[in-house]
Amino acid sequence: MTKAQKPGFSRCNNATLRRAARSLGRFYDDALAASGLKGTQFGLLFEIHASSEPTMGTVAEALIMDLSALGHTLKPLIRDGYVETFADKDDRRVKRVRLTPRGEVKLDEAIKLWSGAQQQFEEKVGAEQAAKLRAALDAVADLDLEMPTAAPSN
Amino acid sequence: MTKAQKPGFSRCNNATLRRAARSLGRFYDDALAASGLKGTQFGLLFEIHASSEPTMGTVAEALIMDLSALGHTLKPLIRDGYVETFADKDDRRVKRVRLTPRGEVKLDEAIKLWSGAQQQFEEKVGAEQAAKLRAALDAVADLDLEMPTAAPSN
DNA sequence: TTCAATTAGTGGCATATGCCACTTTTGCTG
DNA sequence: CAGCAAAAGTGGCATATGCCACTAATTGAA
Repeated sequence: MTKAQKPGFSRCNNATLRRAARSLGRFYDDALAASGLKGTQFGLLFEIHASSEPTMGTVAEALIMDLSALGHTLKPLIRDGYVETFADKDDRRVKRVRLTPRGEVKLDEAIKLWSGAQQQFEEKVGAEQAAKLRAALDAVADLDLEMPTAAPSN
Repeated sequence: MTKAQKPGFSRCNNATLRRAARSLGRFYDDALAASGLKGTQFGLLFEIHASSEPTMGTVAEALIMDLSALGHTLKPLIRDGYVETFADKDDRRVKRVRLTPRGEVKLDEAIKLWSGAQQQFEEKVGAEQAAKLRAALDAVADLDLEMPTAAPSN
């Protein structure tokens, strides 16, 4: 069989993960649509809310997201007045982030919608199963994967 | 606790999934870097290769991807000469896709790189564990989730 | 046959993410 | 203290994805 069949490809962990992410992403996005927020934005607001005026770097690290990507993603949220940034008192290189009052309100609104999706999901999958899946995903996310760089000897 | 703590948010299945996807995505992207392909492009080439001149719709469905998104993602691959499209003989609305010879070569090249990443991953996670995770992800992707639309009564 | 409804894609617009080059601050060292 | 390396972000560029409005082809029904 020159042409590897589907099951062959479905062995790609990355592709499988992305596929599931697209699928689930749409579901959560739909659920949040009424709030005007995307799933990612909701997650970002939540993360910022949960932390105490975290620095950009801290947030990026928590979400395993590129720092510049975080910056880009934050822009529409700042533009819409949900988030604001301010310089750190001690280190002028550092920029901290926090929700505006408006952002807090929006987050509360979104959490209600999110709960619906979350509940739906857990109902279908089972709370325990879902917890296990999240644990597995966190484990994967935190794996210290690294391609054996050509010259690790240097 | 007004401010829900981390563990609270980490309960979001969607956020957890995306986070893992970003993390693993970078790993596979790094591994494929030498080929000039991103993980997504690799997956797309593979899917097309594995099918028999599939239609855009078929591919989009297989990857649970928006049809227009597929169109966009395909562009750079067409531009670089790895993929080509052609009209279906019987239904002129339908557009089919196939790899060009160059695309086949590039795919072979990429598969070698991909194997390295895949192996690394399975070594760390365990082949069985990985298979289980993929199965779980496929199950999630294929869930028939749907928010109880406001007016399902209509 | 004719026309409304459906199907398959396209293009535009907006967000999501990454990498790289560059700038500003710090921190460390001679 | 001069100066260089490291740290934290920013901006530009490119791909990844979605939704919506619109066009071209088909299909099905009157």
